[in-house]
Amino acid sequence: MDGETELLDGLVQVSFTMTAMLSKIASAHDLSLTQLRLLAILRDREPRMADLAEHLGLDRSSVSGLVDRAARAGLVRRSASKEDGRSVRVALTAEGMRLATALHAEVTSSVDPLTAGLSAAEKNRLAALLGRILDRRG
Amino acid sequence: MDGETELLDGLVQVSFTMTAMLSKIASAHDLSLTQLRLLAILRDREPRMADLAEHLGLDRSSVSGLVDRAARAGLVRRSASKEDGRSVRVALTAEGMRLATALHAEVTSSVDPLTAGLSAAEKNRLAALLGRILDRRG
DNA sequence: TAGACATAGTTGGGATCACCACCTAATCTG
DNA sequence: CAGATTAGGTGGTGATCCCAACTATGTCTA
Repeated sequence: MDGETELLDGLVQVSFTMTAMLSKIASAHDLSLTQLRLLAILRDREPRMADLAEHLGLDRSSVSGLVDRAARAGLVRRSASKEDGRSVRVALTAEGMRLATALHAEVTSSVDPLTAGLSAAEKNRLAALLGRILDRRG
Repeated sequence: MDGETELLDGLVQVSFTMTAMLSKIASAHDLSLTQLRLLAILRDREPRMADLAEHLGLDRSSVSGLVDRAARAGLVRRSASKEDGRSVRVALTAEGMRLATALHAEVTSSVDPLTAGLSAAEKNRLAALLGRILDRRG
């Protein structure tokens, strides 16, 4: 297998592995992967619906339903924007924040074993290379 | 941000980036990401339903429906196993193989730009580090 | 070897998810 | 102020995925 193919496969396989891990953690808390992503985003932001759609790569109508379900579960709260009467800000409730923090901890401890075989220097190198890739997204 | 956090975030972000790319390619061909994965797996295998479920991390009943829809679209074919009367083998049709090949080419040319900023040596290093991570899956 | 158990896959029911097309309300623009 | 734009929500459809239950085949054991 040539180097290019190996890299492509590595990226794809790691992505599926990560996705599977995150999905598993999410479903252990009766959440979908998308709900988990939503909570993670809201940990340090109070975006508008359109921002969420942009960030998640979803249609706005998809985000409506997503936030509906999260709100029904008591995890997030909609609040009207002061500046724009059409706009809505989404924020975590106290319970949502607790859950988001717990999920983050679980993600960390699930992913750690994957990278445990790498030295500190290798971890830094890998993080740097991944960063270079992410810079290319556009 | 510490090195560990940076690595975790890099892995997560790269995963979502890859997933978004693959989903986009899939939907351009009226496929879901899962259908794309199915075709990719079948490029060099004729697994049983249970093998597919294992590989995709899905319930067997989910794979039943997945293969149903792919078969209805003329992309895959079920065939009875010789050895085990309960078992079913899944294989690509000629059309499925054409599509799988085309999809693979599209994935390659979509991902290439991401890694274009890396030297050949860096690509090898990245592929090796990702490989080390994948070895840890268990 | 007959009966019990296990395995492969399917079916049906329910929730989520994601899209599209369309709708309302608020805001901006000419 | 009239018309276009923007933010978000609705309703409908199909895919996805799970679980529980089921059929049919295969295996094992008493």
